[in-house]
Amino acid sequence: MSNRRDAVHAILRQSEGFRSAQDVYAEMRAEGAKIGLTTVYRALQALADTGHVDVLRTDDGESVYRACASGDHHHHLVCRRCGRTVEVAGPAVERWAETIGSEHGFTEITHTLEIFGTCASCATAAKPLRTPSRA
Amino acid sequence: MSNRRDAVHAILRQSEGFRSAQDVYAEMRAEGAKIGLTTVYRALQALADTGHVDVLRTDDGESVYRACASGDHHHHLVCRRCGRTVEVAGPAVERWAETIGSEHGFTEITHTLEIFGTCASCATAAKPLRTPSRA
DNA sequence: CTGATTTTGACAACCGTTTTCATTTACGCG
DNA sequence: CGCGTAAATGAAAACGGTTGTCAAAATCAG
Repeated sequence: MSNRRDAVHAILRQSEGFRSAQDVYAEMRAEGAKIGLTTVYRALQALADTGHVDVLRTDDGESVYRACASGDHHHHLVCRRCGRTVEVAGPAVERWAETIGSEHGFTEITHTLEIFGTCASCATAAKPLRTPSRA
Repeated sequence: MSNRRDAVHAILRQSEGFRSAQDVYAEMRAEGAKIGLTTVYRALQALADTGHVDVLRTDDGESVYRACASGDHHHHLVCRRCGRTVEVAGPAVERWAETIGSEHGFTEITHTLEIFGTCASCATAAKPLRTPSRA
């Protein structure tokens, strides 16, 4: 029944970072899985709804998904080059957001926070900015 | 030349919160302005590029724009009901993000952070959750 | 086995955004 | 002032990710 959903979940578990729906779909097809794009979308939504995966939007409006270790509230430190992701927690930030909101009379406060950077591997591996092709 | 861009900027300045491109376009047309949707998009992009307006993505992937008072790095406390927005700064959070990134070997660290809530006016004004229509 | 129910996926519809391209407008110069 | 070139404009088409449609397939109950 939810065989496909599990399959989708599995792909996400194998991945180091966030993956797009189309991305997951492509990989599954490449592996020979018989699945439709529609079903991948549905599976991802279902997984997101049940909190089994985290979702976030890229700058160009694409939804990307990730199977996270922790079900608790946390944020992400994402390598903008390879997509590798580290889960981070910041209790102080949570409190800060809550406080700021209250101070301005806001209630039911939530927040979104993501940190982007270039991870160590990518920083050493690819430094095409120095010596571009200067013989 | 950049007459249209100024007009778009003006609309944004009049607004309390973030507005979508289509939204701005609709208002300008309603006011009788002769402008095309394409130009509104171009104007918004230009304004965003030059840092005159802030951009963020809504949950459903729409880009929304706002003319912000400060050109410095800051975040937003947004009312999820009426869209009213307060600019907030959190030096501690900036440092925290930077630190977290470094600790994990990441460089060129940036971050995104938005706080959402229900503002005081909206909280008192609309409480349709109680007595929905229970005669 | 048979009929009802759910899941699936090919395909079309959607929607915000971007591109294309012909037209218009603005500007510099003779 | 007139003309040519360059920039700006906008209608319409293209695009890309996502969602809806609906009939076929798989699953389940009796």
